[in-house]
Parts: sequence; C-alpha cells; structure tokens
Amino acid sequence: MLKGHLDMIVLAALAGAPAHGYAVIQEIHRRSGGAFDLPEGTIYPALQRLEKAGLLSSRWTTAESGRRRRVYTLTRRGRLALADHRAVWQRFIEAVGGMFGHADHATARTDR
Amino acid sequence: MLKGHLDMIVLAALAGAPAHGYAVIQEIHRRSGGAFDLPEGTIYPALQRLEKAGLLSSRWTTAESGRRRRVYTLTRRGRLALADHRAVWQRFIEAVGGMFGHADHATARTDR
DNA sequence: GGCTATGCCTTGTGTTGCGAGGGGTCAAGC
DNA sequence: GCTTGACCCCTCGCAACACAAGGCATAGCC
Repeated sequence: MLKGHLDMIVLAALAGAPAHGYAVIQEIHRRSGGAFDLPEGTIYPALQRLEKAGLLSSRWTTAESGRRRRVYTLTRRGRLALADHRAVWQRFIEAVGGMFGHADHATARTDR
Repeated sequence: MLKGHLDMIVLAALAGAPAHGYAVIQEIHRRSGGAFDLPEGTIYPALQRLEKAGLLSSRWTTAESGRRRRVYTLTRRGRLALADHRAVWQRFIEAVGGMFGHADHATARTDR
C-alpha cells in the first residue's frame, strides 16, 4: 500500500522530535489519524535502512522504567531527504489527480 | 514509485474509452502531465494481470493501418474496482497529509 | 499462571515495477 | 540501401520491499 513511501513517512514522524522504534509506530498511527498501523516487521528494518543511508542516527538510552531504547534522530541529510521526498510526493499526487481529473473527452459534448 | 497504485492508474486511463496497450501508455503520459512515462515492460504485464482478475476484457482488432491491436475495455467489476481504489487513494493521501500536517508539538509554543 | 503492553530483533516470502531482450511493420531521412 | 524512429505485441529475470511470523526480554495486572 505504501510501497516506496515508507521512508518519507518514517522521516516525517521523526521530524518533530527524536524517538525510538516503538514510539515511531505510535506516532505514525496518531498522525495518520489511525490509518497507518505499521507492524514492527516493517518499521524496524526501515529504521536500520535509513540509518545505513545516513538519514538517521541512533543512540541507546535507558528510560526511567529501566528499559533500553534505541532512539533515532533525523540527520541533516535526513531533513534534506524528507523535503525532497515531500516535493516528489506532491508532484506524484498531482499526476495521479490528473488521471482522474477529466472523466474523458470522448463521451463529453463535442458540439462546437 | 507507484508501487501498488499502478492498477488504479491503468484502470483510470481506460475509464474514458477502451484502448490498446500502447495507447494506454500514451494516455497515462498525457493525463499525468508528462509525469508518468511507463515502459512497456510495466504496462503489458499489468494489463494481463487486470484481465486475469476480471477487471478488464480484451479483443483483437485491426486498425485501418492494418496493425493488429489488442484493445482492453473496463468491465463492470473493473469500474467498481476503480471506484474502490480511488476511495482508498483518497484516504491514503489524507493520511500522508496528516503526517506533514502539524510540524510537531514539541518545539511549538507550549504556553497555556 | 496467563495476559497485555512495552521494547528490540531477524528470516522468509510474495508481490511487483521495470530493465532488457525479442518479435514485427512502416515511413522518413541520409 | 541502410538506419532511425514511431508504432505495436510479448516474455524473462532481477531487485526492492512491506510484512507476516517468530523469537527474546521486562513489567504490571488479574
């Protein structure tokens, strides 16, 4: 469904503030109005991929609860990539919109 | 890029009038404002997939130029599927929009 | 003891867009 | 005559990737 757009979504979720994987899932769920409910098997590999690409950086932290968390932060390149993805996305939805835009031009009134 | 949305795009291209594969490519290119320039290796398998799924039907025709063409027509189920895809798409872009919607809420004014 | 929530991870699989290649016709240009 | 490009059909194989499934661990509640 969100093939190819996952990176953008994850980056967007981290644009506000750094967060750990589990929190990213919740943030995405929240911001999307409940539309996106990504499983861990989707998000964790994505975070690793983005870090390897230099768009995210991570560090281990320990919450007051004693839990170990890997917190991801958007890098400079990550922010640039996000802006980039966003522009591409904009053009994409406009193009798709164009596909619907005009029902047709064959059945329409051809008079004058 | 358009992973998962190809079907919708192809169906939309055929919503106006039946067309053969090559024409579908051109129609998509035209309606998308030049944004989509799909290669044959993408569109032909897609058309076959959609026909096998019962969303399209095809018949061979011969143009006045003598060329053999396989013309695809949207079936009843195809129209329903298109409307369906469109609704999903609408919800999808709204969800993505929500991801950007609010920059954040941490750096924003937290006063009162 | 069992269940749920939190938190991390990997492996395997199915889908799918698309590059590369292979048919063939016809017109225009060198 | 030969090449280039538009038109028109097709198939094979690769790579990317979302995600299901499974595994491990801690903590709180019933």
